[in-house]
Amino acid sequence: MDDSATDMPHTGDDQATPARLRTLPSRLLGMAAAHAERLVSRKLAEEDARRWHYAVLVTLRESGPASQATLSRRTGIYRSDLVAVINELADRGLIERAPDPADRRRNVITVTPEGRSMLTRLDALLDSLHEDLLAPLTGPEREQLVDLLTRLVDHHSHQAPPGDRHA
Amino acid sequence: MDDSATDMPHTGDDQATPARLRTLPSRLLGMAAAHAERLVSRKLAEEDARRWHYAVLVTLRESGPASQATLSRRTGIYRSDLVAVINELADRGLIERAPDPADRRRNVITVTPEGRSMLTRLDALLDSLHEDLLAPLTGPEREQLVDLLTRLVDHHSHQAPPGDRHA
DNA sequence: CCGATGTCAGAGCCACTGATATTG
DNA sequence: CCAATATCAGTGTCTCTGACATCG
Repeated sequence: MDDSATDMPHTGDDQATPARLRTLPSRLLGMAAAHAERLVSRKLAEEDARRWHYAVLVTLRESGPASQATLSRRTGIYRSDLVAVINELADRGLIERAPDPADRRRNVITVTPEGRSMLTRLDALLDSLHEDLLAPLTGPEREQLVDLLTRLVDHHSHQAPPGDRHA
Repeated sequence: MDDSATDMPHTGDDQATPARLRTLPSRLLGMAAAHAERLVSRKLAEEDARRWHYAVLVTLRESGPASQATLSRRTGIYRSDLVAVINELADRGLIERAPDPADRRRNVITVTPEGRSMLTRLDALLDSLHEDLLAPLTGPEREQLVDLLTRLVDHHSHQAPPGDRHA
C-alpha cells in the first residue's frame, strides 16, 4: 500500500533511499561487497565449496605446500578457523594433511590431483561470475576499479593488525 | 620466525597473498568494505551509535516522519531488526515513536531535536572518516570510485530481492 | 479473507578471543 | 623459559526466517 492512507506530506516514495546514504562511499562499498559475496557463495555452492576452500587451494597452488600457520598468514584466515576448512578439504580428498618430519608441531598441507582439478573448475566458475558482477563496467573501467580498490586496501593494510578475509 | 627451519623450496614468504587472490575483484571489494566498516563502527562508537542508528536518522531527516515498515524499505534494514534499532534510538531520546491515529497498526517515527544534533555530529564524524578512508585517492579518483560502485550496485539491485544493508 | 504492520524468538554464519598440549 | 603450532571451546554480531497478534 502507499502512504495516501495517511496524508503526511513527504518527499520521496516508500522505497527511496536517501541521497546521503546512496552516495556514502563506505555504504557503497558495503553493498557492492555484500552483493559480490552473495554471488560468490552461491556460485561456489555449485561445487559444494566455500570461499575459504578456494582461498586455501589457490594459495597452495601458487606457493606450494605449507603449514597451517603459514596458510593462515597467506590467506588471512584465522589459525583457529582454518582447522575446520582444512578438515573439510581433507574429507573430500582435495588436500592431504601430513605431519612435518622436520618440525613435529607442524602439518604439511598438500594439494591432491583431485584438488587441482577442483581448483580448475572453481577458477572457471569465478571467472564467469566476475563477468556478471562487472557487467555494467567496460574493460578499462574494471581495471580502474581494481586499481582503486587495491590502493585503498594496500594503504590501510599497514595499520590493520588483524587478519583480513574475504575471497 | 622464518622458514629456514624447514628447507622446503618455495616461492614467496610467509605473509605473501597469492596474486590471484590479491587481484580478485570480489575479494578486493570484500576487504575494502570490511576495512571501511571497521572504521565506521569504531568512529560511530565514539558517540555510542551504530551504523543503523545513522541510517535511520538520515532517512528521517531527508524524507520526514515515517512508519517502521517504510523506514525498513528505505534503509534496507529488516522489519524485525529495525525494532531493536528504534528501541535504542528512542531510549536515548533521539527519536519518538507514536501510534499513527490514521492507521492504528503503524507507529510514526519522528526525530527529536536531540536526534537532529546527534545527526549533525555523526555527519561530521563520517565526513572526517571518509577523508581517512579515501586518503590514498585524489578527488577525481574518489568520484570515479563512487561512480563505478554506484553503477555496480544499481545494476544488480534489480535481481537482488532481499534488503541490502550497510552504512 | 487477504495483506500489511510491529514484535519476538531463533537459526546460521562469520569474525574474533582465549585456553591448552605439544614441540623448537 | 619463551615462542610457535594445531586444536578446541566459546562469545558477539549480523543477516535472515518464521511465527504471531493486530488492524485495514
